[in-house]
Amino acid sequence: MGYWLLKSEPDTFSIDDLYSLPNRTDHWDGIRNYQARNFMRDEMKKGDLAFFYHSNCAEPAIVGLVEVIKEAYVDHTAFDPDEYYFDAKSGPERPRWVMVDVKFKQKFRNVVTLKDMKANPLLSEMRLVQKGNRLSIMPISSGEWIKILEMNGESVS
DNA sequence: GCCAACGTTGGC
DNA sequence: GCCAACGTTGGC
Repeated sequence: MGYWLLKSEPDTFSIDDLYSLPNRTDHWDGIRNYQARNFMRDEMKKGDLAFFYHSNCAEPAIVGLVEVIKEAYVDHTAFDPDEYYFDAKSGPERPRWVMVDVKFKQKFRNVVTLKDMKANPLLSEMRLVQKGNRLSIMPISSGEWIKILEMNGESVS
């Protein structure tokens, strides 16, 4: 099983927004970066778990868990000129972008902040804590996954 | 195919 | 809001 980290700006789409949706499920749409897309398209599998990370906010942090419940399929929001993430180069005949479906699993009572992760030498290999990191979807090793859950101090069902 | 210009990300 | 880092674009 794979482990991932998904970034979202809470002003745009927070973990509470996901929780409030029907079935607590949403499309992870709007990814317009090739590396992030390739992770989704080629490696993300149904049943994989992902950290939900709040970026570009007062306290950047991992705030909860989600599960991948549908593997990559065409991101149709790229086709619609009215959509914020419209991409004129991605038409239905040549789709360029994909999305997956994720379902809310858990919201942490104690978030794991970027600051805490940066301070932990065991997480120094994580791309998230490295300078200039802009990747919005990244794989997490099983060791890092466990370590972060330990930092959070909650048992995970 | 190089690389300067530009736009975006995201921590602070 | 600032700005460094990075990815993408497009002229040549």
